[in-house]
Amino acid sequence: MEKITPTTAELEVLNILWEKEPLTVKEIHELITESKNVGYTTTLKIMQKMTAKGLLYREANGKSHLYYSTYKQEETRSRLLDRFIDSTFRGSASSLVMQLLGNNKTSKEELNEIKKIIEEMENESKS
Amino acid sequence: MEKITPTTAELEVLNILWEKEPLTVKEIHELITESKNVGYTTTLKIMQKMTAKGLLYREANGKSHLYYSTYKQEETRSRLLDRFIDSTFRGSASSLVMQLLGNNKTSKEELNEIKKIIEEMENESKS
DNA sequence: TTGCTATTACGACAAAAGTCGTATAACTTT
DNA sequence: AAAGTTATACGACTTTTGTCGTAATAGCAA
Repeated sequence: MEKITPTTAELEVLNILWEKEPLTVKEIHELITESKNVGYTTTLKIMQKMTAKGLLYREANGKSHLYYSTYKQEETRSRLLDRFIDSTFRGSASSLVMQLLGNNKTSKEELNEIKKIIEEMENESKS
Repeated sequence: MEKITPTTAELEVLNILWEKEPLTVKEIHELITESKNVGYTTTLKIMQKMTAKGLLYREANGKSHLYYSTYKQEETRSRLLDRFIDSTFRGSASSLVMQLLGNNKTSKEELNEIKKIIEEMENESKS
């Protein structure tokens, strides 16, 4: 069975792909270098490793390749979230939420957004 | 400035200490091996590195040492949560909550607990 | 005080993650 | 078809994390 536990650098690639796939290495590299300095071959290598692991797949496109993520955003995030809750909050999701809501780094906008989500869920479950 | 970004193995030690500190290496090692097989010197080494980094401090206690965590649970968890939201949810805390609430791996009990927390926060902010 | 045992100190190794230089190969363009 | 450009392939090196064996040490016991 697969692991689907991408590293930080791999996650950067995935987050970009989930939004705009398919993309070439060059395109991804350009997006990554908007926020971070790193060589082209570094991005390439990471993507090659990801492909070898099964995290990505690709198809030929002229002289280059178009890349796709193998696993859906939700699936991957769910798995990572689980692991994070286990390691950092000893398995307690409510501890995480408490931390999040009490954390003054979370913006008012985010807090309102979160409340809205909860309310919507409430309504759904009542209907 | 310090980093305070413990690794997974370091977090295991911290989670134990936050609950029961101060503890000796031996005591921590015993707790760790309840869920995982690892040599005594491994635990010791990790704690020595953590002390060198400033994550822990210790005081002599007979022939051994008593260890304490330098940073409070909340401070550390808050920092890790921020990093996690950045890398995995591109900075969107509400995305994380949405994932969490939609994630069928989160138990009913946890969900109710979370709702309660939110309601309490609502009430507080209104008063 | 001599020795035994528990604990620490130190160093080495392996695997994983990230970085990049250089070489090869594949299209273009002339 | 040759030259040039662009992408990929490959391998090497570094750092971080985790693992442990063995050596040294410190306190207790005899």
